[in-house]
Amino acid sequence: MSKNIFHILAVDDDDRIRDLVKQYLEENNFIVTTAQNAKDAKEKLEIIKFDIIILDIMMPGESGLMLTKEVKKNMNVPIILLTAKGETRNRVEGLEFGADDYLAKPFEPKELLLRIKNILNKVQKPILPEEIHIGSSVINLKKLNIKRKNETKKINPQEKKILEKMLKYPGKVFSRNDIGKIINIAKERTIDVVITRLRQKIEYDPKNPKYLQTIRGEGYVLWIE
Amino acid sequence: MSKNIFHILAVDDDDRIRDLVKQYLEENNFIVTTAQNAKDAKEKLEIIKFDIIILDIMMPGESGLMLTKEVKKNMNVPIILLTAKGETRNRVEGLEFGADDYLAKPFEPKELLLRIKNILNKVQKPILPEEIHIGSSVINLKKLNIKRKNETKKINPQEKKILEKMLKYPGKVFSRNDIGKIINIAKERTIDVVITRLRQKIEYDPKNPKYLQTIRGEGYVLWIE
DNA sequence: AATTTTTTTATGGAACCCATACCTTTTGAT
DNA sequence: ATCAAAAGGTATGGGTTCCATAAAAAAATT
Repeated sequence: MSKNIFHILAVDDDDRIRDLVKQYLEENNFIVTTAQNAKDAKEKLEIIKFDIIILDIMMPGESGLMLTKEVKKNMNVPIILLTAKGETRNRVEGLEFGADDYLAKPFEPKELLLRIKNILNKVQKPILPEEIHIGSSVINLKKLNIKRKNETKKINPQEKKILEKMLKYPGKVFSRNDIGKIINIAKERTIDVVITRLRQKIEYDPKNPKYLQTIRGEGYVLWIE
Repeated sequence: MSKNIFHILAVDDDDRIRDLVKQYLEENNFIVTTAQNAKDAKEKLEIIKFDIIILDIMMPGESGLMLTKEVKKNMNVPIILLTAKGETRNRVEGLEFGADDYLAKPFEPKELLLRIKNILNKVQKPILPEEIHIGSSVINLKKLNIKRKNETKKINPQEKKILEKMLKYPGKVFSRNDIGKIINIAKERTIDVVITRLRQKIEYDPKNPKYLQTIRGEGYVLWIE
């Protein structure tokens, strides 16, 4: 795994909690940035790429909820909500908006750390939806198939691995080297072949690929759109 | 609801957790009996009828797993497993043996309570309906038969066990190893054969299975829908 | 003992993986 | 604009692993 320093944004209007979180997490080798309110948080979100946001939902105004909503819509950074003490899972607003976990106040820092780690583990494998639509194809990585019209084609293990990776980063160019690492192949021509076959399964017109495209001299990209 | 006092058996070798669970659940009007190990638990199970067992899977020896297996075979009391912290649903061994839920350590007592209530609600209505429709087949696990058109085929004991488990987790991939544990078989080829015969009974076109599918290199899945 | 169920084994075949050869397209130098 | 070189596409084939299943033996039930 390439990255192992994580940057966390802690948003809370209560100084004590902000400081507590900051200190504890820094002791545990995270980089922590704090924000006092939603506005402050948004500004920082525009500048820095965070790995996790810890957000007190009970800040003045409905700003906590709104922020959750916005973040999930625009950038999809994992969010842990800090909630009032009575709240149970079913009650926590904000989970609807896509928050990843919650923690009722008062909490033990250790508990927070645990949830952070939990999420970071999941983040490795961002959760892909069961069905991914690409053009007129529907990719189902669990059922290992791709449907187009009435045809259903199977996805083999190699293809699965590649799709998983590329679907996680649509628009990112994968060099042959990158792909080689994913499926453990060295020869360039071989990788071409694998891509070709994938195209047969995804594209409407494999000769003029619309989604799984070649970037000459660089590699391949997958566009979902 | 006829019964409204429930008796819970908490099995854990860790005193602190045992006491925590006992105290918390008693505060919430359950009767709680504790056991330190599988042997202890089994003795108590012979004397008392419990409504739920809470079982630490990580006790010395594989005793936790074995206990799950035995309980499910002989008396089918709902079981909640306490698992190591990393475990995700797909990873938790023991669910194959029929455990009803699991909770990763460390857990909040409140969360445990929630799951207990959850299970007690379900217990009323048997988890699997009497008749399960799969494609044009109707599986009746009580009458031990499968009907298609005018044909009625018998389900044998092995097949029943497999169906019960797989029907509980449709879409979950069961490795041959998993299935082996369910019906107590080691040889892979043997399991193939069992699956093949199950297909004959479930599928419209057993050679092109639609519901009981092979995942090459991984195992088998059952899709209901 | 008869029947059903379970297990083993052997065999064929499917799916997969990798590489290569040959072809087409793109690029850039002239 | 032409042409050679570079880059990419793909049909094909062989090796390999993995799986399905028939057939029959063994075990368990009735």
